Amino acid sequence: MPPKKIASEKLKSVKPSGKKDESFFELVFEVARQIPKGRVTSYGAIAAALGTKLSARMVGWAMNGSFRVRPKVPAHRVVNRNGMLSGKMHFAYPEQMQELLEKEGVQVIDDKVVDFEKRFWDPVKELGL
DNA sequence: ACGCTGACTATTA
DNA sequence: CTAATAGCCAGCG
Repeated sequence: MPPKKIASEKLKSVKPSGKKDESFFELVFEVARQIPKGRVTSYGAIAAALGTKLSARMVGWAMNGSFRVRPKVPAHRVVNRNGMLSGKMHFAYPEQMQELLEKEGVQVIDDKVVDFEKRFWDPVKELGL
């Protein structure tokens, strides 16, 4: 079955020139793009960087739209607080997320990031917020 | 327009 | 230790 497209997203993907979209999603995308290669972060960390750590869920939801945004957002570098690839099932293929991480030097075993605490990249700290 | 769901997290039992 | 619950906010039916 072909991927189900969300009409709303399609319309939003096209933004008029001169109009800056400062939606919560855009902020998430920006932070996510700052994640260095070989590093990972958590939804809560990004949410905290935006000042809405209580809305970690929205970060995950925003990632859902990351694929339609250009440049592409490394959503595979964003995992949950436990270091588990909770969002792998939302990729084109569940194995894609792990594959990308391993390709960047991040070991992934049993859908979990190895040495997650070491690989953890804190946007709040790195961005100096 | 109302209600449910969800790629999370922290707290309580 | 693990399991269940509440809080958060935007999108879809």
